[in-house]
Amino acid sequence: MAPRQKAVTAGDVAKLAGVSVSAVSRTFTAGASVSEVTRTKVIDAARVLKFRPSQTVQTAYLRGSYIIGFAVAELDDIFYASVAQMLSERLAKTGHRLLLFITHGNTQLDPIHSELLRFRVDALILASTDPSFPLADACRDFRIPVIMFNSANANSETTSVAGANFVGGRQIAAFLIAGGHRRLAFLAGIENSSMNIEREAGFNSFLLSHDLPRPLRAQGHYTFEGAAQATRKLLGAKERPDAIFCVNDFTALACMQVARSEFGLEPGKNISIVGFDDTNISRWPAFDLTTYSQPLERMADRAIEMLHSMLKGTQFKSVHEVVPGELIVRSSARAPAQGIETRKDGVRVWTGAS
Amino acid sequence: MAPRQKAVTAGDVAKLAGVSVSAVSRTFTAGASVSEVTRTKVIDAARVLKFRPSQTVQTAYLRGSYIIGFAVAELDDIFYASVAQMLSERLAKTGHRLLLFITHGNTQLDPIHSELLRFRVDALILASTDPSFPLADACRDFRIPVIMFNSANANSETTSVAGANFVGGRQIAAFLIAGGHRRLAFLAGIENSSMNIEREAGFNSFLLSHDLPRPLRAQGHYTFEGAAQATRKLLGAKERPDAIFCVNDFTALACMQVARSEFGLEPGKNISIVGFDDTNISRWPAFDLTTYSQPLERMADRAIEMLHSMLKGTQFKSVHEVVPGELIVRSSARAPAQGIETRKDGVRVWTGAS
DNA sequence: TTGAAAGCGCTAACAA
DNA sequence: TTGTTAGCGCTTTCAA
Repeated sequence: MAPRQKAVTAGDVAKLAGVSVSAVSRTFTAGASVSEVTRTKVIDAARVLKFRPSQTVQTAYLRGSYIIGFAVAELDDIFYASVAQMLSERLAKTGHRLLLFITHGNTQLDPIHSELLRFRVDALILASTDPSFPLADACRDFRIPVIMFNSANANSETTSVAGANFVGGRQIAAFLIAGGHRRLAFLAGIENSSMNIEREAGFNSFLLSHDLPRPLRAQGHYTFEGAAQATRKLLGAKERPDAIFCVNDFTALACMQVARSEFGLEPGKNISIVGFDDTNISRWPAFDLTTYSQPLERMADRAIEMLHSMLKGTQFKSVHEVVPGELIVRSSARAPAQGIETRKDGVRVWTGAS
Repeated sequence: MAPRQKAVTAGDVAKLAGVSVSAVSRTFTAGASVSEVTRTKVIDAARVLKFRPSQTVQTAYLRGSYIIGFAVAELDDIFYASVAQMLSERLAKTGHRLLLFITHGNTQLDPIHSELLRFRVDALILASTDPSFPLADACRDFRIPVIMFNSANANSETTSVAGANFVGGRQIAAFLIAGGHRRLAFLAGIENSSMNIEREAGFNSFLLSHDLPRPLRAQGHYTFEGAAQATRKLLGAKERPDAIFCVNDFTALACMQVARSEFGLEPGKNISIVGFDDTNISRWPAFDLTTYSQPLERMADRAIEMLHSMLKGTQFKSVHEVVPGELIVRSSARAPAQGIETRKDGVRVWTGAS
């Protein structure tokens, strides 16, 4: 398509430096043997011509493309935007770059999948709210390393890094019960997303094991309007719940606002709302959301470590890594009298039961 | 580095299909002459082996890498996350993909620049709050098409697409004055970012041309804490301003919250706060921010069109395109009695003066 | 329409 | 340490 401009080649540099192409190649290859004299000549010539060996051509030589596919449903979601940013920064240190694939909920693997092949990505990081297992499996068939970020399938062979969804859900239930709430509700995201499944399962499991009734329930699809509708349904019920656990922070923020503006409720006073993620916005004074944290930094670090060992071929067994979080106590939910610790940076954490 | 898995090659497919490698290549080349019989054989074999020609190798054949560099300071910023998402979706239609570069304010061109060369990006989209002209210029030296998104330098040869920063700033001043405000303030971002410069210039130009005094001023650096500090400075001044124009929505949201939680002010009642961008969050009930819109969709469309014509080599002259927005009236600022139109989707727009 | 052969920009194995 | 040579996976002449 594009009548590409003639790029500067190693040959051009070699000519200018008065050496062979191999000499140029070696200069740009770490640990290759070149004399200082040659190296300097090459570097100088390269500087003049502004030459840099082409990664894309190098790819043909089985050294990897240094391109990591990053698939997300929506980047609009601040949580995933942060994930992209963190992963990108960390990967940059080893010369890897993220190639963006917005799946937009379309988990039809084929188009994206063939793109991944076309670009010869070294690996794929799947950070999607929806259960995109087909894509993950297809990639594994191709021996393209895959890491699922923030979603997992325990039955799958695909390696994953996720927050403590089940444990967090349990902890939130314990927190609300300890806070004296009895009419609980769960505001769901997408039913079959692993995130939703695990968090809800944890929440319900606590209630079940304490002989408490199942919570009320409504579904919000991870969108603002969806969450708002679900909130109306919950708060409009005959038996209005006195505490709502929202599947994630974004959902919780929508929930809080509807509770305030349409039901005249004040979170933390006459209704308790708890989220999951601890995104930046949750800390804003307007919300001050009580939430279970997902330690993004640590999750990103672990994902990168695993990625590298997969790229090196060191690691083959699939791992399902769970990075623990904490219940961050703020003002959007009535807090139990006991079990709150204050950390150095002023963060309050509830370590009551589990 | 990575002991890459043996990828399926055109040769493998050729063997299985019982044809030559050329036949395989032609099958995957649009407009090449292949018989239906051959084509079917190849397609079938390719399907079995799940083959897709390598984009990276094709790059060596001067057809473009189909990789577009996308450089942002922070993806954490919801505005830029949306930009990334829109551009990515639109570019996907022509088989292009975004390769992510987080500059993090580091506008040291060198490392990023050599990466752009290394990956042989077909073009670069620079969507940075800071003035990263050196990078843009360096790319142009290399004949890598560059588009600056949401920042521009009128003196530069680099093509840009931006919102109506100057006009918007003027319009906001007019709006506040028409609303009866007299003690205006401007909450700045980063001084030398083109966004800040133009919006502030527009704002001041209206005041100047109407013989009104210069506004109070504080600087917030585009961060929440920075904006919060600046707000404290403004609202703590002896002559407290009765209206604040914030350089962008993010800054305005921080400003609103500090005004409420620390000064007991209610935006729209005893203080007026106006932003710029019309991001999703600004529409949230908790904020309902009056703001000048940046029509992201149209900006993205224009950027893509320009990109394609640059890629085709059709367009060489640099263009500085300004996509007009509108003053969206919500409740965070006292509105003038006149000049408000209501659009079909319930959006209120002020079309008073300009 | 087809396959053989040359070549894209680069790296790696080989002698020198 | 060097240049020569072969070859990576693919596209594109060029004859047939």
